[in-house]
Amino acid sequence: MSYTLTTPLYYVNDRAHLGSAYTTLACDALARFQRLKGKQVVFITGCDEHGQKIQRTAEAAGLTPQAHCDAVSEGYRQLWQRWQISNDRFIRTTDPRHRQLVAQFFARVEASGDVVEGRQQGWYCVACEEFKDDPHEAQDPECPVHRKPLEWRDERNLFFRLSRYQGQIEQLIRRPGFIAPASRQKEVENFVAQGLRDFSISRVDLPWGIPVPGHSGHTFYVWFDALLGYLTALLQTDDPVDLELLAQRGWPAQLHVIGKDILRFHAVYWPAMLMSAGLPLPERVFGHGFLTREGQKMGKSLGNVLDPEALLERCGSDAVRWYLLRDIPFGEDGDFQQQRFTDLVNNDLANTIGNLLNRTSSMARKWFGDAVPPAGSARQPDHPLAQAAQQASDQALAALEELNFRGAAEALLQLAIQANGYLNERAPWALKKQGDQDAAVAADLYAVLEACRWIAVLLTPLLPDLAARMQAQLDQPPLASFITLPGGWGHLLRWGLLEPGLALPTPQPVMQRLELDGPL
RNA sequence: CGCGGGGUAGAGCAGUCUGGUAGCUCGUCGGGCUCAUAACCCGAAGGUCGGUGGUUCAAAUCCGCCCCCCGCCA
Repeated sequence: MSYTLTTPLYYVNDRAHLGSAYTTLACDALARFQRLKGKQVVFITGCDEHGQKIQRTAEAAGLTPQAHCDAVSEGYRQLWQRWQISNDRFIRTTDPRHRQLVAQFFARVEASGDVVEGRQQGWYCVACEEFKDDPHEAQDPECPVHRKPLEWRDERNLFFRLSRYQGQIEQLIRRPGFIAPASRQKEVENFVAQGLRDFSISRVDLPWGIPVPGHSGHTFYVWFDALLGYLTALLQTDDPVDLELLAQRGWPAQLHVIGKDILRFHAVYWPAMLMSAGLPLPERVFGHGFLTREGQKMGKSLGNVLDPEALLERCGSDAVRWYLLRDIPFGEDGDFQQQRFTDLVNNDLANTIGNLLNRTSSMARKWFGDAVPPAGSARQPDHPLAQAAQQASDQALAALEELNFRGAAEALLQLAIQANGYLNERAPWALKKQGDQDAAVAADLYAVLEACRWIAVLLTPLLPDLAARMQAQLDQPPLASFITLPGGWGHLLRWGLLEPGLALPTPQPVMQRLELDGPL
């Protein structure tokens, strides 16, 4: 059972921003979830490094394009390492093998009769790497997205005959689940309904790109080559570059996770290209929303960009992962609010979950010889917390299956809330003072500790670090989600697995409260 | 113009398909507890569910019109 999922290949025009981190974090959670289910995961990320924009950025910095790409993509690679992203591959489109794969792919598309030469005249935005239709009538047209002047181009380019795939694409995007969330489907349907036009797949006089075989002077349009990076990424180190091999290496992908801005490329252009090359199509394209900050768009001009590196440095990955996955409905736009960020991290993670483990472990150690107390009747599956745990687990798993991180987070949080409530209701500290109630105290503490174990397990795909710290406090081995868990994690989600008598280490807060002394 | 998404307590959201006393998390206020990370538990305040007209015994939920925000087309 294999599961291939991808982030976009990030464009190396600039360093990583919070948006890329958000996408990557979400994919990481999914990849971990799938591995915990026992799936063989290929989690792909990487960088897209060609195009005129890169060339110009490099020139402006006094670097060769290659040197620029090396530096920026290395930055991405390191950033993901620091975030402990569990990607299995990191593909760069400047990889020599990618060049070979693109050539092979192009040969197939050409053989299908889908490449034609055509003249393209129009206003071009280098930042978008796109021709713009009819940009008003103005003297000096601007790109509406980038607010930069457009350049007049008159080129003979190669075109991909997208128009031939009108019917097949219409059929594809109507398929339930192909475009997710469903709310984005109609947007694409409308676009396709206007009629698909052939699009150019080459540029002339642009040295920083992959040369088009048999068409000297042409290099591939950056999008054409970038999308193919998903395929190259699947090849293993010693594999020959051969499209035929991909079926054994995890193609088609189960899921492309992207920002909503590039949905069209992934849900329309990309499938058509694959059809032309005779390759199977990805199962799902998920376009998530954008993040704003305190209600405003993040942008350099506003100077309010949140740097993922600084964020990690100051707050730690658990905090940021939790906030992004727990509070922002995946798929919708979201707003990063610092107050809410610290509120949620401190309440959910430090107080509700962390303190629950801490207080329970303390009592167990104090009264039961630094060990997990005898379970007594608390090991029975009809214990109220056993039922709560089962329910939380069912909900969390179902939610993760639907990429509903928020639902999963809420489910496990509910379990922690119920366990806290149970403690207050049972008041073991009061029972203990009665002197003859030790068995009841032991059972109560056991049940809560076992609930904590469940919380740690369920937390693993979302916050692997915090989960591991919780496991350590319960004398449990950490649950590896970097690699496939043979047989899946189902056997861990059974009530009563925590062994009475296990030594409990000195309680240490598993989650520090965030005390930010200024704006991020 | 058109198309899509959205407008529900101070904030973020659920509920709308399958009408029936408006719910969750955070924040605020009051109480409880003292095992614990100034933590945990309980309770309260706070909403004319964007507006308006209609259908209905009954509408956040169904229908019509309008307003506002975001996005696509650009």
